[in-house]
Amino acid sequence: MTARPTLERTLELAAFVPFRLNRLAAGTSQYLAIVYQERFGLDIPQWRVMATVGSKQDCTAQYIAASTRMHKSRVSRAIAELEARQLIERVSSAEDRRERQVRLSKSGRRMYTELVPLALARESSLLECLSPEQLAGFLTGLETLERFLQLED
Amino acid sequence: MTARPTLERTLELAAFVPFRLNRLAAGTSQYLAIVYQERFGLDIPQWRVMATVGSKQDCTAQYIAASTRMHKSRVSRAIAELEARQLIERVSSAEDRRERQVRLSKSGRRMYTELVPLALARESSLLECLSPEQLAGFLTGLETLERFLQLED
DNA sequence: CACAAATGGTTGCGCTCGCAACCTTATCGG
DNA sequence: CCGATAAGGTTGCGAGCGCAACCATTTGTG
Repeated sequence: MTARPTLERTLELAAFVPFRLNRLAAGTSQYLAIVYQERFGLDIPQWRVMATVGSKQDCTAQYIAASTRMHKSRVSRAIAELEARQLIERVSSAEDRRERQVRLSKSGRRMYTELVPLALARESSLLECLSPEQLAGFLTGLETLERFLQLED
Repeated sequence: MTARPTLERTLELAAFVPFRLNRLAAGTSQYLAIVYQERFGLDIPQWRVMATVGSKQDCTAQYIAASTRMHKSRVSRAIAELEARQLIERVSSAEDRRERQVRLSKSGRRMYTELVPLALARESSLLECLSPEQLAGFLTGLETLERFLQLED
């Protein structure tokens, strides 16, 4: 690495990767918010639940918490709100009456089919600022970091 | 892009870059927390203020807010706590008596000189999971995204 | 010079979240 | 079969944060 000798005495936050990653994540969230927030009135936890339930019907809150890496209380509240808006339904599981299967309702699925293409288009529109080689390089690094930090499911 | 046709009907959160970036940022913060939290009892806003003031003495809360991208109220409270712990000092500016210059105190500077090498080492230890080419590619993409989202100072 | 608008910074308020305690149901061990 | 422990999910509570209102001071304008 060229820019950083072994013993540096000052730290420039603007060049500090962990800070930059947090800033980028916040910026990206904001960039995306327009599709799920303004248009559909979802906040981030709700959007994540919708996305998860949409691609895996009849899953449990447990599963959603694990795959979104949200705390189970956060998931619980998001589910409750979505259920109140009748976007999802819950049915008690027969074989284990502690858990409840979550699925999209009719109107929930309608929202989902409208939401997904917009979200994906927004992601594409973000990533299009990168050249194909840049994108490939960025994603490779991202994957390696995820593996290193054990962030995958 | 190979993996994603134009009209996708489902969205896999685990493959959705904005989600992955948020997850990575959270993981990175956690990875770093050990140096500033456990060891020095700083939370993230306090750590950012320390880092900023350490590299630019006699700056204002305004400046810290802008360069850390934190809300001014968050900065204000972080500064108040650091001042209570006597890690920083504030002096009213002569030419504009609304603002106050922030600087590290003696013990603040002592903490800073101890903290910075640890933080940088932790960053390095994270980035070492990437090969030099991966790192270069990742940083290039990161820069482009930052520019696109106008996240730079 | 006076008054309006802007700026640096602080603070009350409401919201969100994580933690931990809790309830209910299931599983394990004797 | 019963009691202890665990697991799925909910909720009260406290901490942290953003918003907006506010105070003090400065700058702009007639």
